Amino acid sequence: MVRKTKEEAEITRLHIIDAARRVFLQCGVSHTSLEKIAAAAGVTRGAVYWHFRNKSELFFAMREDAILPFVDRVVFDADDEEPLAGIETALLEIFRVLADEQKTRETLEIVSFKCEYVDEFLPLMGCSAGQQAFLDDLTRAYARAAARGLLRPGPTPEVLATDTFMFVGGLVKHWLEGEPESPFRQGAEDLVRAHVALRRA
Amino acid sequence: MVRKTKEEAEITRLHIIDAARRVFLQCGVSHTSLEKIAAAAGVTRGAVYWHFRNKSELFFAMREDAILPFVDRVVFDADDEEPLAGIETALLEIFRVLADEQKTRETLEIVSFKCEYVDEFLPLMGCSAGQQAFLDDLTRAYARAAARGLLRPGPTPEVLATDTFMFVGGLVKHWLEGEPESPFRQGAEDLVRAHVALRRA
DNA sequence: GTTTATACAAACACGGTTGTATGTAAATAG
DNA sequence: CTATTTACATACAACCGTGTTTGTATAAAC
Repeated sequence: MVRKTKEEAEITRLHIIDAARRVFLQCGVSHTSLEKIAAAAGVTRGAVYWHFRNKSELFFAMREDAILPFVDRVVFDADDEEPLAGIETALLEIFRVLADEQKTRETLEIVSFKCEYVDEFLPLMGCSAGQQAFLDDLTRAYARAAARGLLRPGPTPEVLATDTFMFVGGLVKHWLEGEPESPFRQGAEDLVRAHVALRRA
Repeated sequence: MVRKTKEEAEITRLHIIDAARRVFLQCGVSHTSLEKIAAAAGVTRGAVYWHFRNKSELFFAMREDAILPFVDRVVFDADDEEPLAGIETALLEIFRVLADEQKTRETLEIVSFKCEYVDEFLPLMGCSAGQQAFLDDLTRAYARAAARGLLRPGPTPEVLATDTFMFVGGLVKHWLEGEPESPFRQGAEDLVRAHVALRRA
């Protein structure tokens, strides 16, 4: 076996992560053996165990590889003139990423439907950190809109943000579980716009 | 071993289903062996294999045991005077059942977070049948409300129903993944009421 | 009252998966 | 240029978990 340079080794590592994502998506995390992943990556289990301590560590690496860039994408610009437009843009961006970026979509599919949250996976159920930050951003954006008098009277910014948070959670879930031609995928943008419009004064 | 009467055998079957639910919830479906379930039920694998062909069949039995009664619970009464109140009642009923009925809650937790949708489990991802019926019921209820002029002008009943559908999907998910003292659990009823109120004319 | 089917327990055979240990050629350090 | 570490491949040992088979006491059928 030819010993690889550091750069080649890093490429091998990424190939293993890519292969893991493909096999996880098809077989589910639990029913995926490291042998399957190695074969899909064109290496042996030796390579996998060299780069990762076990399947869990590989799973976490795969997850961070796609999820971390994702949360950075969805930003709420603090445009005080049009906070509602900012919310709309942020939400639309979520579904644009889902539609355009295969890696992110597949990873979300895996963490949503192809893995079991027990033992070491339990703490990342609901991705506590990221989700809470998202909800907080939403709340602040609605508060800015309320301060500008752009909202319908009635619900507080907190309640509006939570309602939107649930809406997004449900839509992402149904978006992911649907086929590409699913109505929830086709109509996601319109739904987002209607959702935000319902809050306008 | 003493041969059991039919009634005793049926009790054994239910004990196995109960044990399966407990172990599935703790270990995840994939990491649950039939030996674990048998031990938790106080029997051997022989009894499990007598009542069920394999783990999949046991899983489906457990699921139907709790999910079927659940969907029957959430009904939209066709009260044409107050269709929005009917929607609100139906939604509140969902979270009442989640809070009050352990078996249903645990089963939903399992199908949401403790199982992987691959192979034979793939078709029941999203429970296509039940979900679509729920969405249809919602749409009809909003259509009745629209006919009575009870809705804010703007979105169609279809869009409103889909928005509510996503809201419920997200809230159920976050409700389940939260601790008992989670704000999403405590505030679920208020969120439902605020959600419906946002649609009132 | 026999016979038969039932409701399991116990034993068996088998493959799959894991982690580790060992081998090794080439890259890198000195 | 030599020594050492790297980046794997290969081989090994151990353990589950599964499905099936066999055994058996008893309930139910006739």
